Amino acid sequence: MANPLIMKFGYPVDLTEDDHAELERITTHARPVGPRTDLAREGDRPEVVRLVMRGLACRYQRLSDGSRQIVSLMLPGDMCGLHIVILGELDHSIATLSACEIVEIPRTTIKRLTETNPRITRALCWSSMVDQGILRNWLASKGRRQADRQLLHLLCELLVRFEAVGLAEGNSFPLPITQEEMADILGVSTVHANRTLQWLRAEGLATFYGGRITILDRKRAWELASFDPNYLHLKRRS
Amino acid sequence: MANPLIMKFGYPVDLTEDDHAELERITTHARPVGPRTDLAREGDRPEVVRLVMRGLACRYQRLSDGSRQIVSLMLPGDMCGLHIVILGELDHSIATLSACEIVEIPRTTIKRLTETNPRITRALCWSSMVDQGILRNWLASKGRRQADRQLLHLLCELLVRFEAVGLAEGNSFPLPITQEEMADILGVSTVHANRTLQWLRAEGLATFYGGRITILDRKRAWELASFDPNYLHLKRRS
DNA sequence: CGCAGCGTTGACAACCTTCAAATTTGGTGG
DNA sequence: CCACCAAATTTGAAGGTTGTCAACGCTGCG
Repeated sequence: MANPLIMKFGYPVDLTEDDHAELERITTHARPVGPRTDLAREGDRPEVVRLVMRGLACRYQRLSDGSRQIVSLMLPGDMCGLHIVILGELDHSIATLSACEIVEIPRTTIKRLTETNPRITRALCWSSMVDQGILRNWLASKGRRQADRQLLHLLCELLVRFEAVGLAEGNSFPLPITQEEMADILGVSTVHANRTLQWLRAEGLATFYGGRITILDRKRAWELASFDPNYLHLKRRS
Repeated sequence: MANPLIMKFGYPVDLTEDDHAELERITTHARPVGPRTDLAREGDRPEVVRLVMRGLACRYQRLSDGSRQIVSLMLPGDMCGLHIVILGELDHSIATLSACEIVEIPRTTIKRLTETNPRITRALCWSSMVDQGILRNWLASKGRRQADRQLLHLLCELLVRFEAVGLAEGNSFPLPITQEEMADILGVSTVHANRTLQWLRAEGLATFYGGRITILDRKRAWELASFDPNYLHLKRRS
């Protein structure tokens, strides 16, 4: 089975055989974690970087009124918390959505890598910058699109990101979440998330069934969402 | 006059005298740039990191319908584009809002710093992570707060950030932007931005006059906005 | 069977946008 | 100093989008 981290890091850098071996070694001891389980909470001072190898996880913030906003989705190959190396308290929480397999990388390992392996260091940096780009894009989407286009844009993004780690099948990818969680991603109410999903179906753009998204009309979806994958920076270096 | 970059980098690390001299040297040749001027556009492949020494700048994204979302504000001491070192094309634009003084740091300088000075490297990394935290916070704010609380939260954040670089005066700080630009930050219409600002005034929370924000009732503002400055990571290391 | 979680629906209210127009502000030239 | 103009702010009214509340149905599971 392909290693999502190695696939992902192949985009920004040309990994050597040794790099492959190194990354393979780091990712061997994945720990299973049940669905909807907090991996770290706001205020924690975690000592490890967490890497998703299987399943879907997220970062979220809870506001004082109890509402929740999911601020990023972590697919296989995504990691959270390079910032753990730098900062003190976590300013958001991290949780699984589906059942996951998680690797916990001690900060010492990260330290060693950054001191000895420039290619992997570069990939780590790249990954953090891509996360930042996604965040900017979500913010712009939330700020300037209505919920239906925002949802469509999100699905376009996820299809591309799943493809990048070899986990898309045709125009479909796994998204084992409830509509309530979808609402927390979009920053809308559960009721409105439901109606927005119905619009997707009615328009024949995509379906959400059995924890899977299938994009039915990719071309029209891209157009309607004015989706431009540039911000994912997945072009291999020429 | 205090150097905002040195003030800012003093938070995450204990800079040595040599570090001060190094940063001072880097920031001497600031270039004046007029207000509302693009420094870089989406799709560019910039070769420099830009640092704001005076004035206010921003990053923004323009959507296909022409609407604009400002996705971050750059105060003195803030820089844009560490990701320039890593990635190819810029996925957003960068522009001044007010008249600014900008330092352009060649990538070779950044490269040298990261290879030779671990404290400054750490500060650069920290700065990037804080930016990411702010982005997450803006997203959560946009997703889960109504416009009035979102505005209030933004002003609380800016007051703290201006204080951190020694540019706040009491409970006020410069914000030389139009209401249209404010609307692009909040992701609302100009009309609604105006009405939201009026609410601020009517509630006696803050004023926006002559390009300056004054927070009149800081305690109540923090409470109403449920503001927690933790995500700015400005606590000095103990 | 009964329960709990999830998805769906309708009605209504709140929030926000749009459009158009009026008013104020700030800068420029006479 | 004043007239003038452009830009920015403010206002009202109408309509679209989204939230809230409450109810109902479906599904899977003990």
